Amino acid sequence: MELAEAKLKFIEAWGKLGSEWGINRTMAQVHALLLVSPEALTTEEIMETLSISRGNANMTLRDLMGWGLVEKQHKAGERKEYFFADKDSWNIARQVAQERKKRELEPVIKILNELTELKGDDKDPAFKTFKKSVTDINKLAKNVNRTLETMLKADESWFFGSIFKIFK
Amino acid sequence: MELAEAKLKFIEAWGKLGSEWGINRTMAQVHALLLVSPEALTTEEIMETLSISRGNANMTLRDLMGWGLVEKQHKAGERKEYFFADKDSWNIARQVAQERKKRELEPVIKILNELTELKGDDKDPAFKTFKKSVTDINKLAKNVNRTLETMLKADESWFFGSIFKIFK
DNA sequence: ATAAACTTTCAATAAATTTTGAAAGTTTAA
DNA sequence: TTAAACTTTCAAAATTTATTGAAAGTTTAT
Repeated sequence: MELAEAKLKFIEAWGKLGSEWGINRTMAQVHALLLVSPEALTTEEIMETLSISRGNANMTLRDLMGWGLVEKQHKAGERKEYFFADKDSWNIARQVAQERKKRELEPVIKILNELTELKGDDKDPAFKTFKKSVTDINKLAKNVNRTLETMLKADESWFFGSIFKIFK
Repeated sequence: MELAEAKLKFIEAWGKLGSEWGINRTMAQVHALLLVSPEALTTEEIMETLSISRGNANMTLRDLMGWGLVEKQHKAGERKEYFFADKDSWNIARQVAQERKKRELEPVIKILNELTELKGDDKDPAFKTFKKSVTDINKLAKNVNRTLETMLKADESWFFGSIFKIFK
């Protein structure tokens, strides 16, 4: 296999994984492209490599910056903006976990907290079932939230090292 | 707030969370409905409550059974099929983790393994960057995989208990 | 001030995904 | 058998989401 072919496979695989997990395919592909690029790339280069429009490239890059996965770079004497991705996969994981926790998990926990407080007749099976499901899922969601919070603070070796110590 | 209203909120929140994580909204909603129902429900009841078509209800229920989240129940003397959801949220989380690991994570790990083996010129920055990103992400993916595997075997109290011991 | 170089916006369009519903299929009872 | 009760299928339609590209906006150099 050639490097060029391997890069394409990587971009494709990353794009697919992204779309399966609710991250837009193009966004994951642009990220993958920047991950395997030693140099920062211009919007132009990204557009051409992935055959996407200027508008799409621009918006996707802004999103990626919003997720903290990609940064702008300015080269001295040039007007063009260059983009590069953090290559440390542990940082990537933390960044993604942090954003999704904030954007998706926390709003749900807020609703679950409200729903947990609903008062009703404990003899009513409908109420009891509702209460149990909501309370249980709320607990689970909070545990997940705590785990993510810890992950955000931890560094990789400590995190995985510690986890696997208890599983040895 | 009324129980009925609370149920709707729960179904809505669960549906939104699902769609943000690549699980079809209707599937998450049907699951939510079954979670808060003390009795098993018929396709008919699900269709009416969520205002979805027969075909959609049928396919969604099959999917949910495929994920191991919902089961059929037959009532003596009745032709109709009833459906109910496992109410134990830890089981739900394990089930979902197991399926997504198998369906989405494992195929990517397979590709990453292949790409890791690519030989090339270590002096070529393009090759070096590719190698580093792919190898690192591969390691991370494998760690995630191992963590999920452990989760699948563990029971809730042991899992979260152990995790938080090391974070105390 | 003007123009060139570059970036951003967003309405229109295209693509992907989800849903429908009627027809076909299956099972059970008589 | 036959028919009623129920489930499944899937092509077409609807909906949602992503993408385009040209126009508007911005910045820099002269």
